[in-house]
Parts: sequence; structure tokens; C-alpha cells
Amino acid sequence: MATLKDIAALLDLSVTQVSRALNDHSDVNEATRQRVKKAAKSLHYQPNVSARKLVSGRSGMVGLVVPRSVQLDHDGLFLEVVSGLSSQFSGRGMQFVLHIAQDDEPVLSVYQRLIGSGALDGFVLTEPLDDDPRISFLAAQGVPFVVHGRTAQQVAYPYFDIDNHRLSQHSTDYLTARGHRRIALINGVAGRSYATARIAGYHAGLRAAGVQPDAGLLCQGRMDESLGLISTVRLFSGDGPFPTAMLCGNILIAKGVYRALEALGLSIPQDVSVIAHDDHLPNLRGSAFFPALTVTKSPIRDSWLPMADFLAGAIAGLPSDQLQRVADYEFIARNSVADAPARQCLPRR
Amino acid sequence: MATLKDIAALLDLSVTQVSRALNDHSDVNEATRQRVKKAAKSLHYQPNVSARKLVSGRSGMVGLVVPRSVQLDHDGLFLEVVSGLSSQFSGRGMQFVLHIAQDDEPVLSVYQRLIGSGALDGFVLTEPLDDDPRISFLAAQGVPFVVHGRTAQQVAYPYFDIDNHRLSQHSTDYLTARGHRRIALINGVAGRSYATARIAGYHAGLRAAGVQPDAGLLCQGRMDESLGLISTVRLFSGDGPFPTAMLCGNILIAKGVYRALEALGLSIPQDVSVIAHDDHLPNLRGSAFFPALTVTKSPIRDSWLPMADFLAGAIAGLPSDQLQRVADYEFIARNSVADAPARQCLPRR
DNA sequence: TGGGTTTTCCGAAACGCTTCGGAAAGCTGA
DNA sequence: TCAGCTTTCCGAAGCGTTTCGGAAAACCCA
Repeated sequence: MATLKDIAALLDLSVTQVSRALNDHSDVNEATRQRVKKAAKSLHYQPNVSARKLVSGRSGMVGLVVPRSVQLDHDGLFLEVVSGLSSQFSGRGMQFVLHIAQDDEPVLSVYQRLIGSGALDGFVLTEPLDDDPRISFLAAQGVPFVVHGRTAQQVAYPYFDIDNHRLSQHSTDYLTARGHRRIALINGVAGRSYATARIAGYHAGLRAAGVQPDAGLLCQGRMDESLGLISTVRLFSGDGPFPTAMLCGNILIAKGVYRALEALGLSIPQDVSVIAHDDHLPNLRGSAFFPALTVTKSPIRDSWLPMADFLAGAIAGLPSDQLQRVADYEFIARNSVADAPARQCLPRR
Repeated sequence: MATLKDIAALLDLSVTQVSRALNDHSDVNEATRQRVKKAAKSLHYQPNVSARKLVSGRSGMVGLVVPRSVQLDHDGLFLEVVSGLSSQFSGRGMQFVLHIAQDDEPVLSVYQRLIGSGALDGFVLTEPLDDDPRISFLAAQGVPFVVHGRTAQQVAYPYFDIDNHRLSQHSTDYLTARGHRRIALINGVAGRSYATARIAGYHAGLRAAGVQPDAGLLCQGRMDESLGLISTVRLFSGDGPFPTAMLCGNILIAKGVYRALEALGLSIPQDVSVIAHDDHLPNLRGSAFFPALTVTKSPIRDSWLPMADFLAGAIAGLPSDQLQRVADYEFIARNSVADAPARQCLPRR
């Protein structure tokens, strides 16, 4: 591989000038800069990241650490995350790298190791917990990172999030305004900050309508089709009273709910109204449901650009408060919601 | 982060000796070595990979490059690959890293870039094509790599593979010995070397039994459940003659085949015999089928250890011919195969 | 006693890059 | 003409590591 020295020798310049020319410093003649860049191209010059890292402290690599144990990818979400981030970072001349952590090593010490060896400049964190030890740890270490989501923790850090509280309350309000009182929430995994925020919004919405939240109407778990399926069956077993509306954490859950309701002989929206949150993943569209699904939509794909910006900013030393955004969502009313039925609908047995 | 210099200063030694002590060189006193190692531990010393890379030419990082476009993971296979490799490499003190390549950049230039910048020491290649340009390219560049599978290309390179030809012929023989003459093969994506090898084995098996291969009995595509489903339906449409046995590229395909045959009112094994190849993925077991599935089994999980060994060996400069293995498989006869039916079985319409 | 060997250590150079602190050359205006 | 400025360049140091080529000290056997 060609080095700066090779270019310098070829052009009879100093290594210094070549470096400065390539990095667009001010004190190099425009003609010289052109000559250097041309020579660099013709020699297929690529800066050696290790050498650069050694002196500048930056390797240009950032990473995502996921424990081996987590069940990735049933809905293509994980792939969306990885490829979206990868794309954004490579557009900034950075390398995005995925690290699978072994289950026998505590995840914090993985971060420790990755930082200590100087391999990575920063991290992307996804699916934060309510009080996430990774956030405390990395913040305490002064390591740059960006979170997809946010927590109530005291430390300031860069994040990108959607307003889970508000959108959850919005959907709840929409239902209570149509007379619904028994509204189920099929939520994500308990303890994730987004799940907690959605519960809070849902409760706020209920109370605003004078409804006392019922813990029996709250279902939690991995947000996949089977959660929707199983939760629905459970909610409609026993003697009732049964829910008249269901709030789903994502489209996949809604899919399970639709299937279960059909199997139970209940119709949407006459018997039961359904709303979901829509991350707008490619092959999961609420509009393709029958009846078409009412959603709060906010494309997860829109996260990766700001996420990459924020992490790059954090690495560059920008203060965290300039690296935070709560994105908007869109409420899309379709056909899966109707007024609450006048009388209790019973599932077929 | 502590450096060698810090340890040297603390112990009143030279940086040289500290380095040699830590790397277990011969010419350092045992007592000194212990002192150094203890000091290193107490200072949380971690060698700086960039500095090491700069002088040694090794970064200790290897990677897998996958184009963003490929449809990963419906059966957990991709995750198995990544986590298996990750585990093996980290056990060797190496970093395994996943790089998602953007679709707008030719994959070879991604390798080029990754090598040129000196970030990665070597690569893992999966799913090779019959004549894979990546193999030619990397071999020509002298970059270390290991292939999961192998091709008929002239260049020598490290690989780990199973004997796809032989196992495919084995299954075919097993069926012809039971009187089957019309045997369908539901194979992987055309052009992949494993798929080609299996076709060859299947043809060899047929010819050994005096059967002329029929292109109409060969189905190709992504090895998922829907391929099995769709292929079966297609094979049993029209006027026949219909196959009496089906060879499936993996368990997922077999699942689709089972579903389709049931829907068509055909019973296994009375009407149609089924054999599959079994990669032994955790939640896809042939024994859980009804009737239990006859398979050629070779756990894909057994690949990662030799793969990592071979790549490490290639980086260390071992000759390729010592870094090649073709693993064994096991033929497990269960209940999904019977003698060919005396007369044609018709699908229900 | 002395030459040779072994053991244990160290200084210096090198990897490729960035950056600090000049410095040469040309220009300005008084 | 000269002080002062701008433009354009360069040498050298340094990032943290490994390794080459000694070298001091201790030990060996004749």
C-alpha cells in the first residue's frame, strides 16, 4: 500500500505538505494540492487508520455491541438498524462495526475492552432500559455514545428518540373520545424505556378520561406476532369484561391481534378497535391490513441520519445538549377504529 | 489508558523488557515477568491495537462483509454464523467484525478499502459462488481469508466445507434403492457452489440407478419454507407424472414441503418420501417432524472452530493446503421414506 | 585466570501519520 | 530600503508498540 512518503517522494515534497494537502489545510498552494490529490489517487493511496489513530486518537470506527443471547431479528428490525447505521456512517467516512458479545463476558467489560484497546471511537446503544447501566458506565468513562431512545437518568447524553409518551396518550385519547373505556395495551418488554414511556402515556390518557388503569389489560413481552396472538387470546378468556379496544406496540403485534380476533370470531372495528404504532418497516405496512390499520407512524429509518450525526458530533467533542432530538410522529386514522360497542361482545368459543 | 511506558516507569524497567515480558519472550527473567504481569493487571493495561498494528502489520481484527441487499436471516442461520464466528475469534484474542456493504459500492472495492486502510487482517467468506470473484480477488491480493464452502476455482485457499456431492448422492441412492425413479430436488440458490455440488451428487445418484435426470424435477431458490411450499405445489400441478420422492436442501424447505403435501392430501411416506439435509440449527429439528424426517445431518455449528483456526493460520502465514477440511455427515434414517408406491398418487384438487 | 557461553537486560529504530514551530520567499506601504 | 505581513513550505517530534543488535553480568569449564 502506498504511504504519504511514497507520494512525497514522487512529487518531491515533504510528507508534511502531502498530509496537509490531503487534509485540506489552509497553508498549501492550490496547485500543489491538486498535484498531491492526483498523485494520491493514481497510487491508490489510503490513509492507514492505525497510524492515524495513534497520533490523532481517532480510529474512525464506531460500533454496536449486542449480546449473543438476544433474540435478534424476527421482523427485520435488527437488519434495518445495522444496515441503516452502517450506511450513514460510511457516508461520513467512518466504519460502523457490529460486535457480538459472548454471554460469558459482562457487557460492560466488553465496552471496557473495546475502548481500552483503542479500537473504537464510540458506540451506538439501542433499546435502553429504564435505568441503563451502559449509559451510566459510558458516560462516567467519558466515552462518546449515542442512544436510540432515552431514559430518565440524570446524566446528559446524545440521543434520538420519538415521543413515546405523547403518541401513546394520543392513541388512548383517540379511543376514549369514541367511548372506549376498557383499552388493552400490548406493549414491549417490561423495563425498556420506550415501553415504560408508553405505559405512562397510556395511563395519562386513561386518567384524562376518568378511567382507572387496569393492570389486567396490560400485556408485555417481545414485540412479535405471537405476543399479539397470545395476549389477545388471554384477554378474551374468562368471563370478561373484555376490552373494546387494543393498543399495539408495533405492527407485528397488531398482526397477531388481527389473527387472534378473527379466530375468536370478533370483528374489527365493530367488536374491537385496534391501533398500533408503526415503525414503517418495509414489509410491514398497516395500510395492507384488512381493515386498514389506524396507526401512529414514525419511520424508524429516519433515525439513522441524526444518530450518526450525533455520534460523530459527540466524538468531535460537541456538548450533549446539542445532540438530542425527539422526532415527530404522524397519526393516521384508517378503518380499524370505531365507537365503542353499545354492549359487550363475546368471543366465540 | 496505561501504556508500556507507564509500567516500565513503575517497575524501573525498559519499555523493551516490559513488552517482551508481556509477550512471553524467552529472554526475560521469570521473576521479572511475574512482576510485569502483575503491574500490567493492576494498571488495567491493554495493548493499543493501533500501535501494535503499525509495527506488526496485524490488527487482530477479521471481518465478514455482507451486502446490504441480501435477505438475511429468516431461519436464524445468519445469526448462527455471526455469533459462532464471533465466539471462536474472541476465544483467540481476535476481534470478529461484521461489515454491511452499501449496495452502491461494488463488493470487491469494499474489500479493497478494508484491506488498504489496514483495519482488517483477513476475511471470512460465506456462500461462495461457483466461480467466486471475491476468492479470485483476495487470493490475487494475497489477503488472508477462509471460505465456508469451496469452489472449483484453480487457486488454493483455506476452506471448510461438507461433502455436498457425496451426501446428496447418498440420499439419492437411498431413494433409488427403494424403487424411487422420479425424485425431485429442492435446492438452494442456483450458482452457489454448494447447490451446484448437490445437483452433481443427485445426478450421479440418478445415473447410477439408470435414471435420466429431469430438469423439471429441479427447483432452485432461497432455502426457506416458502420455497418448499411453492415448489411442491408446482411439482404436483399439471397432469404428472409426479415425483415419488423429494430431496430438500434444508429443514426449512422440508417444512414447506410437509405443509404443501398435507394441503395436497398426499401422505408421507406412503405417497411421497422426503429427505432433507439438516444443518442442525437449534429450533429446527428433523426429529420433531411428523413423520420424523430422514436427514443427512452435519451441524453447521461445528464449522466455526475450524474456520477460525484456518483464518488465524492463514494470517500467520501457514500454507493453504494445511487449512482445508471437508467435514463428515451422518445419515439418519427416520420415518419419512418408504418404498416407491406401486402406482401414481394424485394430489387432491 | 581467562575465554566462551548463557542469561538478562536495554537503546534505538521503525511503522505511517499529524502537528508544532519555525523559515524562506515574495509582497506591501512608508 | 526596510520592517512587517502573507503565503507556502519543511524538519522534527511524538503517538505506543515491536524488534534488532548489542552489552553487561554471571556462570562455566579448562
